[in-house]
Amino acid sequence: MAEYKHLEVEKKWQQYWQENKIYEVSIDPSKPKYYILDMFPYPSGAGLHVGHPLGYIATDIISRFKRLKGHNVLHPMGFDAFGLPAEQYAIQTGQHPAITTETNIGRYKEQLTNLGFSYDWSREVRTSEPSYYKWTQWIFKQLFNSWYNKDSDKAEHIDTLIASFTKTGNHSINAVCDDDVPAFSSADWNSWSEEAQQRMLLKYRLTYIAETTVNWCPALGTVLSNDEVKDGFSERGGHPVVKKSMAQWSMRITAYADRLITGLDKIDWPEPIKDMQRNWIGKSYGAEVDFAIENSDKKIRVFTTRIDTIYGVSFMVVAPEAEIVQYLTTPEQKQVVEDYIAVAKNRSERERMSDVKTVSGVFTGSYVLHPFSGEKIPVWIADYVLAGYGTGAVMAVPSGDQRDFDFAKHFDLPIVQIIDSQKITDTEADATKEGRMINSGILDGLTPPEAIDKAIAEVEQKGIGVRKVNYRLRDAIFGRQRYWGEPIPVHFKNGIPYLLEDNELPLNLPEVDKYLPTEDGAPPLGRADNWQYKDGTPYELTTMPGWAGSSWYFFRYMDPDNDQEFASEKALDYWQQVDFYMGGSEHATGHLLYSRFWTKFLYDMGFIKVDEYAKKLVNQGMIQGRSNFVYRVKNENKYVSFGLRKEFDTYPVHVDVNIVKDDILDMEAFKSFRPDAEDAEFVLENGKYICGWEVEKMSKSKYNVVNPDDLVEKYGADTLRMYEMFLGPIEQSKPWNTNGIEGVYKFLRKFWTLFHNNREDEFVVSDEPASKEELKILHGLLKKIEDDIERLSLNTSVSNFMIAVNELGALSCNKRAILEPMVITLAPFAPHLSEELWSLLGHNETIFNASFPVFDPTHLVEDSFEYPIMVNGKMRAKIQLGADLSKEEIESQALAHPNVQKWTEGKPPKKVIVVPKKIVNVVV
RNA sequence: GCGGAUGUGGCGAAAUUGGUAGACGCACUAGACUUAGGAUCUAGCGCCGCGAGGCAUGGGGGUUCGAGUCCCUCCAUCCGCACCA
Repeated sequence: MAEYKHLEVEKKWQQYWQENKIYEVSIDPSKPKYYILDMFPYPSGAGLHVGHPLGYIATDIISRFKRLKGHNVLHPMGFDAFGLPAEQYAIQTGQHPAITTETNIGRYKEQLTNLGFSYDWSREVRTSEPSYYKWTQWIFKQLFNSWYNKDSDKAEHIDTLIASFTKTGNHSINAVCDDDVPAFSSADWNSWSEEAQQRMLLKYRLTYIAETTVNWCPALGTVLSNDEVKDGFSERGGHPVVKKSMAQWSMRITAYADRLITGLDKIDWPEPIKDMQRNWIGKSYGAEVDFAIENSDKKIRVFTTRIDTIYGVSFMVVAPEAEIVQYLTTPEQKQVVEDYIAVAKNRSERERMSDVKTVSGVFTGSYVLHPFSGEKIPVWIADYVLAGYGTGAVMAVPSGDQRDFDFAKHFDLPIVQIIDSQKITDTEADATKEGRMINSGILDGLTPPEAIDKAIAEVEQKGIGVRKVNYRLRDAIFGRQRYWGEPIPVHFKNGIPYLLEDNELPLNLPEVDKYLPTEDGAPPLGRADNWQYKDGTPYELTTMPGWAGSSWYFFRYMDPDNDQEFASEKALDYWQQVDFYMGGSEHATGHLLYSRFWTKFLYDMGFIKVDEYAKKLVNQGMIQGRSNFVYRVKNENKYVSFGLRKEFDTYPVHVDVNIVKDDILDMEAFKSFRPDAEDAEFVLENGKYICGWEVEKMSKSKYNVVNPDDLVEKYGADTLRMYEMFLGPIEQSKPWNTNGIEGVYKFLRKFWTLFHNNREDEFVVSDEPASKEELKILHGLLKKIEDDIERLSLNTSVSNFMIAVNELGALSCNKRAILEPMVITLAPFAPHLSEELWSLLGHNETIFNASFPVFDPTHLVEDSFEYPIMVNGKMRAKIQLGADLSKEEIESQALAHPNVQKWTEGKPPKKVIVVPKKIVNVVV
């Protein structure tokens, strides 16, 4: 009997696509463009598991659908090829990371090809290729050559800043820059040496070197950005991370903090992602106020969002790392303060965080004076105050802030109620904003919001404070003490960085003997011979972080081979921005934020015309592992089936999910999986060994990795693709479960047999016109499929296919009139299968560029409405109505229908919507 | 603690604007065909009940002729942020 040979068919068509460059696209102004993008993968050594392609399958379906709707679809793929695993493998084995990366990419491409994706591989990019990172370096140069002008609210070329300095100094400049910039005049500027001028400019550049507290990971020997640290451990590898002060390259992303928030309003991204970004940026409105230190000309500046509570301040707290500490500490307190700071320094970030509840701190011996009341207020040091946020000092209001409250209780400091409605208990402060101010001098009787305005006006008038917006977002650390990354295109003269010329790019990654730091602790690039500029000055030793290359790759796909520009104006104008971006939500505060930052920068500088790169973003859910277990009896070579395990003293043992089907263990395979089970005894239920299961992360050690290659081999790519869609909503996370894949496989065979002779492997199609019933099935399907795909309900569209094919199968329908639109409809799901059929029809030329109006079924009037009415005595019916009839006419037409009666029970429906042409359909 | 999401049969799940809850698939049951098979086909399949019928979308309450869907409240699970002043 003839059957569908998926392996032959798929291989044949993949070859055909490749040879005929079917999926290569070029600029075509006659068609609307559609740019649909997947997050490019890091090619790890483990290859793709069954979870990775989920998003790729969805975007491939939409790509094919859009092509059939007449769009010119850009659907590229590439590799985020710089990364830590290849470097660590290199450290262990000495193998150059480029070789490892090349091998892994080869494997990835093979797997992706087997899955039948319609990528334009001619546009592939790899971030580790010099022809690509040349342009990453070029963008770095642009950032270095720019400053952020708050007045125009955009980045500008550094020359405009130099021009101002030369003419008027920095008095009229309103820039985002380092905190320690002094005021200077044009005379000052012009008198400075070249070196001094460069040092000053560095404080303004959008990428700059500054002494900053960084996340240092000793195990990895490198710094990490905030988003690469999770709970005090490195995201990759899970090594402890400590704070350390170092001179570092940074990117002034904080300049864009506000625009990164407001920009979210105009893009169609999932609300959780937007919230995470807003949270991460952490904008808060408040004020900064100076508290003068008693018997000193110094002062402590604090940031507060609740300046209304200023009369409730009963002490001040300064972070242990704050510079001001040295001026505050009195001789008597010197020892305890130094001890406390030493302890705080040695505590890792992790310890500090896990120890949130312990209250600790020391008194400095100094007092400040309350700016309004002039009262003496003691100054303490405590590590609950973070050096990195605000000014590193807080005014403590124990009545309104829980942390201040706990501190006050612990050290027996006064707690003053300042709002009449405050309910302060023995253990809890009350942060209310309701009520009226009390015990608050000039603020008495005001509501807190009024008090905020009045207090700010007061401090501004006194010149001791200012209204201030604060952000949680920090500048992004840009240098990594690693080998496998983009070299930073600068060289140093007298410690000042100078850029390489454009024609000196790319600055290629040099060869090194080992991928480890040098003996004196310099990064691996310190091992390279002649790592210096042509004039003999040294190059930078750190490389760029992983997010550099991925922050602009979506533009490179538009014009990947261009060696004059990162992409031509023509390509950028045509493709504009990504219309549909699919990827994981784990990149919310990393890649997805950094690339918005770079996009806005490139926009400011006029290189691109969009300031958001992705119109719509969808997060595919994560596929988790579904581990299987067998239950071994303690101290015996005996395994008990799941249902009986409680009758014995057992413990669960992971078993390879690939030797378990429908939770039934293949006992023979198990014996070779665990050789020591060769002579094991199995306690069965109903003659079967049933395994238990649990949802865990997919990983080799849990034996729950399902390899897509095996499934493609067994069932074909089409089956796997459809099954992954069938699994559930695309956005939802779910455990992988191969149970049920047979159902999809059966469906595809059924479809194939509709048009193939049962006895011989022969394609048979009838030229008879389709019957009314057959057409109804077809058009119903077309309508549903279009709706399903457009609202991204790919799981139901698979179901709808199955239903239609089953119905047609029941009618033994093999008509050409059905087949052609079916094939187009089916194409997004079963590219190999359907295109095979299509070619047999002799249309293989057209399918790939076709624009058929098949998705416009005209038998239903658009904008139809429902009119609730009784049908068959039940209180429910939908009547779909056309336009231009009165309510009475509609009703009489409806009532003319044999099954429809007038509404009689209860109140009439509230919603009586009547309008359009005529009654087109009564749905019972 | 703050923010977000999810909760429907034995399982994955459908239900597009409030209108026959459980489509489709898996698993299961019975039957047919068969060289007895992990193939194919047919039928059944939420729960209780012989039945008529009753009860069912995490729990409780509300709006409505009508609620999985809208509102209030509680519970559970998952994710993100977390001493951010």
